[in-house]
Amino acid sequence: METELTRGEKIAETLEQLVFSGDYKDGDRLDEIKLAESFAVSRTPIREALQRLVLSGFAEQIPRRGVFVRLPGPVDLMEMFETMAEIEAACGRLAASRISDEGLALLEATNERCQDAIARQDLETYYAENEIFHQTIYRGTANSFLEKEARRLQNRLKPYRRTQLRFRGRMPQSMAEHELIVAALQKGDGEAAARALRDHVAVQGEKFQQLIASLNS
Amino acid sequence: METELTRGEKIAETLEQLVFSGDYKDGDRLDEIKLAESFAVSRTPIREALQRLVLSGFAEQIPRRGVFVRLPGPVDLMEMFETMAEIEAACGRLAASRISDEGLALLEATNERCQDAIARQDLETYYAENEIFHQTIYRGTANSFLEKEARRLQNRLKPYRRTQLRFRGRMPQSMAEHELIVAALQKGDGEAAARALRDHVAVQGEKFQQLIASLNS
DNA sequence: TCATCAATTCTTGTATACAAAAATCTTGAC
DNA sequence: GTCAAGATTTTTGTATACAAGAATTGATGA
Repeated sequence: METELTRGEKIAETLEQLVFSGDYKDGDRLDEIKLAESFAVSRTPIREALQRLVLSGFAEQIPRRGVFVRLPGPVDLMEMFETMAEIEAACGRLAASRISDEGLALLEATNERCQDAIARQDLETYYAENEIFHQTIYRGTANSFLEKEARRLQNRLKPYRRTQLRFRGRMPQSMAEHELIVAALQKGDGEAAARALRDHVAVQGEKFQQLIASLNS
Repeated sequence: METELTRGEKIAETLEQLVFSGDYKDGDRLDEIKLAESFAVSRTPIREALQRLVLSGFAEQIPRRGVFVRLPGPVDLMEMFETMAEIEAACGRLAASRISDEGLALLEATNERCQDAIARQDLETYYAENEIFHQTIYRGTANSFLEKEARRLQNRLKPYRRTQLRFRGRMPQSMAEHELIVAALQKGDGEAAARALRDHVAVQGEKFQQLIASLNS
């Protein structure tokens, strides 16, 4: 575990947060000099951070012009959620035959904490436990590469998943789906787990309008 | 289509090639100064290129120590191929109901050129057409995000796929599998396409030993 | 002979300087 | 008043300079 972070990495993380949290609009240029001033560093670590943003897909670089924030539009989001759904399905398929008893136990425990959080209207805890639930399935694939890819996408979609789960009635339904997923994994039924996870993550029906609506806020 | 490449990007590509082609061993340190000399540039664009390598997973950076090439071992490769198999399966599932007639025609044409290449023992063409075959399926998903992710992984695995296809009897079998995939796509049978693609890409049975063997060369 | 620790050298990370391309402003013609 | 072309300013991309941490070397003592 290398907790050591070089300054450029720290700046990159902070910048990601800034882009996430809507401090920038789509198309905004990320001015190296202004950023350098506001972070009180030279342009060098700023440029390093900008490169990271570009390579993670949060921004776009146009040579000799600068880097511009690139927020996903409705179509991009649909595509990303669809991809996430397929990757989660794949994780479920593999995890069904590989997840450990400890993993299954953790899933159940996490689900209980999710339920409690719903009862208490504790959104933050709910989000956190929900994330753990899915990460436990990624881990269950016993494929660290796939696990890392899944976490990468999960992280990328995090801000949008939050807005989705806010909608009325979504959380109890989501919990019911979790139960279905766990049941499939317990039975070792890969196809069922894949289907349950795909449906759980997919943006379909009403969720679509809600997602679009949340973009205009 | 921005064909404009900044020098750092060009150097990054070249460096990837060098790491690919076995000019470096696992764990080798990528010396900024030596690289700068050999490319006849300053350390700045070299450092930019090294960052790209790190973020693409070809190298690992240890703060204040340098960046070291990180070649995947047998386990990493198995995990990456398994992930690729699942992603290709997902592409097949989606493409089955979305691929255009042009896409299907392109698949058949590409397969024919593949066959011809086998007959002529023209490995280079075979590899190239094989790549196009898969990319056509990615495109067929009508999901540009998934398409990009698939191409990224395909690119990452390219050097290892080549060594695999060299083995005796592999090319004709691979072609038969291509036919199966096209048939499923034509029927619009998503599940069949997914299964066919998963089996086609997966490293199983004999292929496993061959892959391991090719690593020690 | 081996281990340890200080001095030195090397390497990375950051700041600054400079060159070239892009953007902006100014001026002039119509 | 508008447009175009040249001059000026900005901004990016690259080179160089410098500071601090890591590696290495060598001297000293057991």
